[in-house]
Amino acid sequence: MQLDEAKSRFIEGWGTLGSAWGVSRTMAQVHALLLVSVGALSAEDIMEQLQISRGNANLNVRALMDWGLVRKELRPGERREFFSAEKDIHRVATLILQERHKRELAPIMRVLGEIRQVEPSPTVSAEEAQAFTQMIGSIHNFAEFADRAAATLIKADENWFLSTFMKLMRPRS
Amino acid sequence: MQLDEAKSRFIEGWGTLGSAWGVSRTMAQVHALLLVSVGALSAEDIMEQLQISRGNANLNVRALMDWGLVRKELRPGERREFFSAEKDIHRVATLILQERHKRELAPIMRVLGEIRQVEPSPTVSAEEAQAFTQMIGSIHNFAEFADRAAATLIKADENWFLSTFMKLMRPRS
DNA sequence: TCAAACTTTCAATATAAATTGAAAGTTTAT
DNA sequence: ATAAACTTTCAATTTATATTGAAAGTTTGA
Repeated sequence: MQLDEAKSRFIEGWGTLGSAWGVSRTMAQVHALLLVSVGALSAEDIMEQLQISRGNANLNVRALMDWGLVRKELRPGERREFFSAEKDIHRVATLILQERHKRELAPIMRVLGEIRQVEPSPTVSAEEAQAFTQMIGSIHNFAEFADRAAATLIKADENWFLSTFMKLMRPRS
Repeated sequence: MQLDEAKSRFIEGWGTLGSAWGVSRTMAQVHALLLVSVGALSAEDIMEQLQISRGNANLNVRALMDWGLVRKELRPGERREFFSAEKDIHRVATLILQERHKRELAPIMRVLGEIRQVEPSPTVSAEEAQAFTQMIGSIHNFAEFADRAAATLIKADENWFLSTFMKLMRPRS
């Protein structure tokens, strides 16, 4: 396969994946494009390669900067801005995790915390109230566990990757 | 807080969370409703409690059955069908993981595998081709790691939960 | 076999989300 | 101060997704 075709396929696949997980397809595609581009790209480049409008390109590039996944790069003597993606995949994973934690996990955790105790009431049996409390409690616990585990595991994979790399570099140490 | 209000808040929150992660809001709400309902509910019950149409209720209940998150329950002497949700939260997590693996992870992994080697070409420098290959490789590795880790961790939490529960049951063992 | 009680389907409709493009805003060099 | 080279904004539009509801289909009991 040619590099160009491979890149297109990656951009398409990453876009599809993104939209299945609640990230706009175009944002994921801009991210993918920058991930597989060697240097930094201008707004113009992005518009052309993904066939999107200027406004759309600008919007998505800014969203990616909000996530910390993309950086502006300024070149001396050039007026326009260039954009490049964070290439360290563990960093990428961490940033995505952080952002989703903040936007989606934190709000539901707050709700779970608030509804955890229900008042006794004459119209509701104790069993019913308790069944509810237990369900909410176990979701709360599980979410907390999963949230911590995710961050821990990215670190674990990072270390494993690093140590593997070190061994490759100094095979006789 | 009253039980009814707590339930509504959970349904709303779960729906919002779902839609942020690419699951239709209504499907998540039906799931939430069944999670916090003690017995099984009929289509009629679901329509009424969530204020949705018959067709919509039917569609989402069937989707949830496809995911394995909801079961049909038949009562002797009753013609209509009742629905109840899987209540074990680790089972729920496993089922969701399996389904998303199948629908979204598997396809992107296939793409990553296919584009992993690019042909040499006169128009592309060796460095450029290698940068691409490395990026795809590290995404592939990370995804594989994360996928395995997730399944392992659910089991780990399940065991931890179980052993804690056992200790509570037999505190002197 | 019929009719009542239900479930499923699907074309039409409504809702929500993404996209455009042109105008307004900003920065920089002269 | 002006104009050129950009970036940003946002109302209008398009596209994608979800929802409705009535009709068709199915099952069950008499």
